[in-house]
Amino acid sequence: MENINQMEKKWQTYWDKHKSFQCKNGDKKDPYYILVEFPYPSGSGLHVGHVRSYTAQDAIARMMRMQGYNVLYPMGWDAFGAPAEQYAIKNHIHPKEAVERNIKTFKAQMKSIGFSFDWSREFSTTDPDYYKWTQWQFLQFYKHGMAYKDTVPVNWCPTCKSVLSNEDAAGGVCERCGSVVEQKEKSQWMLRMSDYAEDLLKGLDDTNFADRVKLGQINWIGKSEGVEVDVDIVGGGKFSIFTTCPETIYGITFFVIAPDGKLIKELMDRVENKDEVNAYIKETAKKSAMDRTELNKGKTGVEVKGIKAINPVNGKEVPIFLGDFVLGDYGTGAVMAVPSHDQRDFEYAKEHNLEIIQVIDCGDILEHAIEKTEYMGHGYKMMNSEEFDGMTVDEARVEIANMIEKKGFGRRVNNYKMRDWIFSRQRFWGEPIPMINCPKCGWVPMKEEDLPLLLPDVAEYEPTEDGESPLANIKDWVNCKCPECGGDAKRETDTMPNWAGSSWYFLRFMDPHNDKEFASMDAMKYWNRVDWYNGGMEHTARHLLYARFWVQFLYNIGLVPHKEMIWTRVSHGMVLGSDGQKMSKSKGNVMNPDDIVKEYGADTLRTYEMFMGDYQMDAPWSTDSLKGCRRFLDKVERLKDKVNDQEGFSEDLEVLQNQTIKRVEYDLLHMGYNTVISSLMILANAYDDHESITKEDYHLLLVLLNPIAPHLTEEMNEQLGYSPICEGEWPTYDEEKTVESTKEIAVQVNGKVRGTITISLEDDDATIQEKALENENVQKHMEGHEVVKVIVIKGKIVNIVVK
RNA sequence: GCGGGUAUGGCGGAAUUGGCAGACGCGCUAGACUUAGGAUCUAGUGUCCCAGACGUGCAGGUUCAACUCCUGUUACCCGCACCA
Repeated sequence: MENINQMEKKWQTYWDKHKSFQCKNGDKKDPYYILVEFPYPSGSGLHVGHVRSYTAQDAIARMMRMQGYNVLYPMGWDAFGAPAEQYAIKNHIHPKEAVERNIKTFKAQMKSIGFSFDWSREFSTTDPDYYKWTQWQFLQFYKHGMAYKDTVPVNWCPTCKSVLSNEDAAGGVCERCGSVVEQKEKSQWMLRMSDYAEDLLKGLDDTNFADRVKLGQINWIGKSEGVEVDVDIVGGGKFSIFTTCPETIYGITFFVIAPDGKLIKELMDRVENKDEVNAYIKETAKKSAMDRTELNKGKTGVEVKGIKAINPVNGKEVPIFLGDFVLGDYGTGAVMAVPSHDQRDFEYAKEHNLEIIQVIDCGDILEHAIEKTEYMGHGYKMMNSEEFDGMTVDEARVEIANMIEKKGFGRRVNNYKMRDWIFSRQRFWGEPIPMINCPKCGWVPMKEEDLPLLLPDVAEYEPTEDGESPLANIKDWVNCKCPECGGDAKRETDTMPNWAGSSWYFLRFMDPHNDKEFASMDAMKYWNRVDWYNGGMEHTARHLLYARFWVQFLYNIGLVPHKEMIWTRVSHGMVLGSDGQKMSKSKGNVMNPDDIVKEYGADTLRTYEMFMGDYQMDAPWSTDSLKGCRRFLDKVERLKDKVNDQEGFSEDLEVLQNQTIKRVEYDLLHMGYNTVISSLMILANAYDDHESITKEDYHLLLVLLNPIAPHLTEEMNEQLGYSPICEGEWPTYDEEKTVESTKEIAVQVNGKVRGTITISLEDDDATIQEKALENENVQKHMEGHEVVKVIVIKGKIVNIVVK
């Protein structure tokens, strides 16, 4: 393989030296922006999964350049994050050293695979020149009232003395040490993303995202329409509940409020059974991280004694309970309970022996009422609901909501599952949040001209005992002057989440070296949007939502040209291990792209990963299939020996060649990479069956294969005496020449194939029918039957229906 | 539980969107050339009671014709999970 490696290196050097893939802003050619998710440069190096999507987008980029587009295909690094920090703590170095080293490895790997990235636009989210703008944008959020501080519970590991992300606290147990995770209150920066819920939904109409991607966004936003109702408390005070089923309001027999909500704290003075209530609150706090894994065992809860609430529609006094199935941070943190028509309320009522009043008449006994009315039953009639009795459920739904609004104790509202974005992380290796806490002035934003706020250059930063960011220990850095009054003040020591830097990196690629703005409006208007964004399915929900939110905000304050800056988003399937399992070190099924490149060459790796299966689905690794791709490339190379000295194309290959051009072009743009390769194999096999082929024939195959296997094709192309393919043009096809003048089609009798006939383009239906009826075997099967009908589908099939 | 996806030979997967199911590749079998083959070439390769019949998770339906459309159902994968 040594000569293959050398040959590939030769072309990689050529592309570097000639800056073959650099694009210019403002170029007269049509701009086209192709984007892949920039990787987190981990210590374990590039994954074969990266290779799959990078090659796919690379193929499109290479083809479109040849088609005359000004293609932007950039690469950078999403390099903030916990692993680099952990590594650095352990080895007493600054994480930026680890990051620099990893980036170097990744970049060398990418170059060895021949991706046509425009490296002149490379940056890392950890570059001060970049995160300066991330900080600047945070200040815009703050200045527009979109960033605020709030106290929220965080996952806290008492052993590691560290705040954990939901992922690290999965199953209620600390991923590192296995201790049970607790909940701890912490003051955090928040972004008002929930304000954008409706816009984020509507914005989807202005995108070309794949349907499954759109659905992911919609589900994550989780809109539900309902009614918020104010409920008075006996003896003064009130609270609100949210319901999506206002029609069942007469069936309320109790209310349930969240143990972790604010309401119970306010009511505490009046609670008779304080000890019991407090105990339950405590229990819930411990449980809340664990409840995911704990099966839904019954409905726990306690009555809040001494306090009754009044059903606003009929004045009925009902008890209030505490229940951990009610979440403090969704809706109003309190629900009305209608056990007759809601499964969960029903279970709760049974558990605690509570009254059940049926309000929808489904003509059945109570036990079945829930099943029948919970998700359907629009046509059933109302009962026990005063003047609404006899209305259908659908009518009552509207009428009761109207009545609630008219009487003024409630209003129609939309609720969203999507919450505000918790923007603080108690970590060192992230963008410092550029806020200063002054004892006199409160929270004060840093002056924009003082950005970037750099991370301190120290090698020791153990986390603090109480879970503050490691930055809190670095006194020189923390202590500063208030930008407003000039007095002593302290910096915010939390840093931004990983999602921050990746929420706008695609804008920076449009204008990566701008030191006046994060990107100029001119540059953004030139590139217009990201035309085609590819990434993993695991990022299509959150990363994409954060990025869209960020962009919509920038649009609203006039800083980007479109509310949606990403047009098409697609996602690819994972590359699994040869055992069909997700690749992981522990399973020992990890493939290293370097090994493949060394042994089989980059082109083989690229071809195989495009050929391995449906791009949008997971596909297991198979080294045997990989070898098959090497054989295909060897065959392409050997075809050079068949080149004769005739001019032009071989006549009898013309149709297949035109078909192949069409196919390759169409399939590349529709993510049919595996069929791109199979049609090129068919073409190569056809060449192979010929005694000899012309130079032009061969050249065509090389150009069509070039987007997938750029090295070998450039090499053979050069040997043929042509100038480099990457500087040439993409072939065009003639639609008329994609059709054979004669064609074999099947003839069926009663839907079963009984023979084939050869037809020519000019044959009309009658001629085709005649030919079909003449066929010997067809006649045999028609014997003794009467022909009822003959169906002729031109160019496809004939079906003779007999009786 | 909710939402999404998937199901086709021994394996990865094709099928112009209702028109010859299994393209292309892997694997396997036999043969050729070879000291040798993990190289290359040739032929074969869905199943079965093989002139025929049956075959796209399962059961129905629509149609001249169904992997494709409709109804029901099962299994697996992914995401969110007590969301009122």
